[in-house]
Amino acid sequence: MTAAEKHQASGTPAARPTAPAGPAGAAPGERCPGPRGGSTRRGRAGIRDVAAAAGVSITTVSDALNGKGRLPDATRRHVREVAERLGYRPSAAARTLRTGKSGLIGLTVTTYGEEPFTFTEFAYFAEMARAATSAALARGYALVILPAPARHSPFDVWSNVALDGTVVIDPSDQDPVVSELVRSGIPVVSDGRPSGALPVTAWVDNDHEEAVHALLDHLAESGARRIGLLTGTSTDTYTRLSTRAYLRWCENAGQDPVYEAYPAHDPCAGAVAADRLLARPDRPDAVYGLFDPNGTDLLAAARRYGLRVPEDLLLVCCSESTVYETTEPPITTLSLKPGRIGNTVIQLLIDAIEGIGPPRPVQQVMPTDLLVRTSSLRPSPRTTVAAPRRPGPG
Amino acid sequence: MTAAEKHQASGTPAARPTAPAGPAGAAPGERCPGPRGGSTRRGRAGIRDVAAAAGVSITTVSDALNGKGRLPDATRRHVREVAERLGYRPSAAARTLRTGKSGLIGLTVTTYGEEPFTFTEFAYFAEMARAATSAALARGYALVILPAPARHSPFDVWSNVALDGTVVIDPSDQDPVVSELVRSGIPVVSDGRPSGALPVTAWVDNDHEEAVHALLDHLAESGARRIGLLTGTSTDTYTRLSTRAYLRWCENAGQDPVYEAYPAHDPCAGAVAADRLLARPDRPDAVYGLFDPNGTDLLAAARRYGLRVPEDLLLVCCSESTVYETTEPPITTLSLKPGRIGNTVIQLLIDAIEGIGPPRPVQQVMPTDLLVRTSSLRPSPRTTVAAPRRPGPG
DNA sequence: GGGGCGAGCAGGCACGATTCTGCATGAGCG
DNA sequence: CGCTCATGCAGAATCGTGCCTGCTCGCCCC
Repeated sequence: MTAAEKHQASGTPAARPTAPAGPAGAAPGERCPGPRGGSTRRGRAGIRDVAAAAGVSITTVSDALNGKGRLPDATRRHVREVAERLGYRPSAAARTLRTGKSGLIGLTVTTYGEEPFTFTEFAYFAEMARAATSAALARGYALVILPAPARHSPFDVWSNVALDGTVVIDPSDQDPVVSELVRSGIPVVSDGRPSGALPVTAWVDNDHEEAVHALLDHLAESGARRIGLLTGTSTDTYTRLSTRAYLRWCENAGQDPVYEAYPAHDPCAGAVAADRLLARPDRPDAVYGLFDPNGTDLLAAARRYGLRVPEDLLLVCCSESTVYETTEPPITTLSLKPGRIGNTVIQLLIDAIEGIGPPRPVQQVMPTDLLVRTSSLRPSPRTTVAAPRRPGPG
Repeated sequence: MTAAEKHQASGTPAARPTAPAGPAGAAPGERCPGPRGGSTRRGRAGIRDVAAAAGVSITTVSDALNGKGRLPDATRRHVREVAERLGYRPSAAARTLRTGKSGLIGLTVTTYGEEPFTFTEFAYFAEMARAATSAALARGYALVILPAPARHSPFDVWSNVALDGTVVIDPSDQDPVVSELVRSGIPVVSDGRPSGALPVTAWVDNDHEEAVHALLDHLAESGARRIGLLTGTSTDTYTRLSTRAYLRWCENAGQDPVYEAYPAHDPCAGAVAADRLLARPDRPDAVYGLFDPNGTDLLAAARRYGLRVPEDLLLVCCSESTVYETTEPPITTLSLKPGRIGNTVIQLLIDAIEGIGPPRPVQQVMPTDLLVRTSSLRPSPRTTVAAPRRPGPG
């Protein structure tokens, strides 16, 4: 079917002859059946079909649908109506190619294994991703989940996606993809301070020092004399900052530090480290575990040593898991509020993409939330009143 | 011409003048600065720059990088080297426009509120999405998280993304986006049987009848005489199939059905329904809850009525949450194995996209997994042996 | 020695939309 | 009455890549 036949079928007479001459270098011989061939070869209606059916030019259709030009309302309505009738959907690929904006935001998290997400931070990641997705969708963007770019995948997915920006959770020291993206002019916002001189556009992180100090103060107020720490051997900023804050607090409080470090991505090592910590001659009477599974592991270790929680041992760990609401006893957790982080990261990133807001780089520090439960409240010996439970705000 | 000569030719700057004039309409007088203007306007190197630097044509560059044409290895290597040196990254948008394949797969879940995910199925969704992401990345695709298309978003994100296919979790009866996608020739695979005559390309679902029958058999073997059901008022296939299987099992077993239905997306109504079920005059001695929070709610209701679990009441619920490993007592759960579902859905979808595998439509039924814990094992009065725990295979 | 042949590679159209430029027309004003 | 300006819209360049077409050699064989 030729364009002329389509035009005939559209109902409008020969008012618009849709120039039979091709664009620039038309047919040298006669080998081209038509300048534009069958317009809707794969079944989808294109902008040309809408223009032909509405009896206007392509420009008018584009302007009418995007609200761009200066058109009378009658034309605008007419074009929209015809487009609707034909079921016209603009090609996202063509729009992206022309405008340079895809409406897509990459989301990636640095991993240690082969899975795309780390399991230890799973609850954190899930909530952060949920909030980020919501925030992005509310501003017209969609999130693309991408693998950590350590060893490039069989088909490098990264270069096959047109991204307007990227969110990196827990960026590693010398992430090659991040530096290349930034060099390409694509904004990158990280959740967590970038380790080295990684040139991110902005970053968001919790106030880890403040969180640890407040947490240790809380334990001390509950009667702790010697507070231990379960920390990691890796050099990421979360571990480093938290450990440093602990050491500084100990120095201020005049307490000798009591801590055990283990490779945080090894789920088995955590249980061993928890056991070691409680087996020490200078056994602490309160413990803070930096990682999600520490609460369960410490609770099990305490049972093995016959320690009651919270009577003999106060317990706090950093986790987003709801498991600690129902353990026996419920365990106090430090929540990093991943939802707020995810939302903030997306707002900063889209601001950078659209060139609004303060000049970059921006670094934003977010507060944490201590969810106090039974495990960190030493019951007063005289009262049998149930321990107060602070309801979470969210 | 040898590769060395080509390399020589690459040094001659006169080959490509790279017009110093601005892009299109810089000067009104001499309005045509050159046929292609400045080659790399935004800083990125294009395929033309690689061709010029390597002293070959664009076709040769494209063929060399994609392994398509018939080129000697020397040329191929030379082009790759030049491309690497210039930091050339092919434009994903242009490739998508030209080839019609974006390498992107949409992922959406039908929701009831404003959030992009339902919270009641949160653990299910998280695990399913994780597995789907892994599977897609392994085959060179990336996942895009998209909102449920009930009321179209402010800027309809769906039409702004070029998708090769879509995964729909829990499709609703007359999902308009699904039918439009299928009409456009884009494959759609659903997790969960499509409700009405929704024309999905394929679907994957659990064998809900078999799961419910096995689960009720297990409860009966543990000594249950009257098994109750906590079900939903909504008409989705999961609820419908599970309830029907329950009724059929009761008929076969000669037991009167005892069930309460409530709106499953209302978290408060679940607790009320659990309470109602245990307050009935024909109170069941075992309960199966179809939804994730039912276990916690039933446990709380049982405590209120002074019922011990499992001595007075056997409990099972369908959930992926790890919370039920640590409740007091641990609660037996029916796992739908969302990881396996997510992987299968992606395999079917990519097979459909790439046109391999059996002819569509395909429907695949997957087994479930009953994780037996203390709550469904009535301890034998003579023995004090600890209840056996069946380790999960994954 | 010339014609067929096949390897190697250049030219150029096409994908489908955005948008810049410019023409035609009617209204306003000196 | 003529000039200017605002308005409404058509034409065409362009985004960057893939691939189809065809040209040019060098080689082999009759």
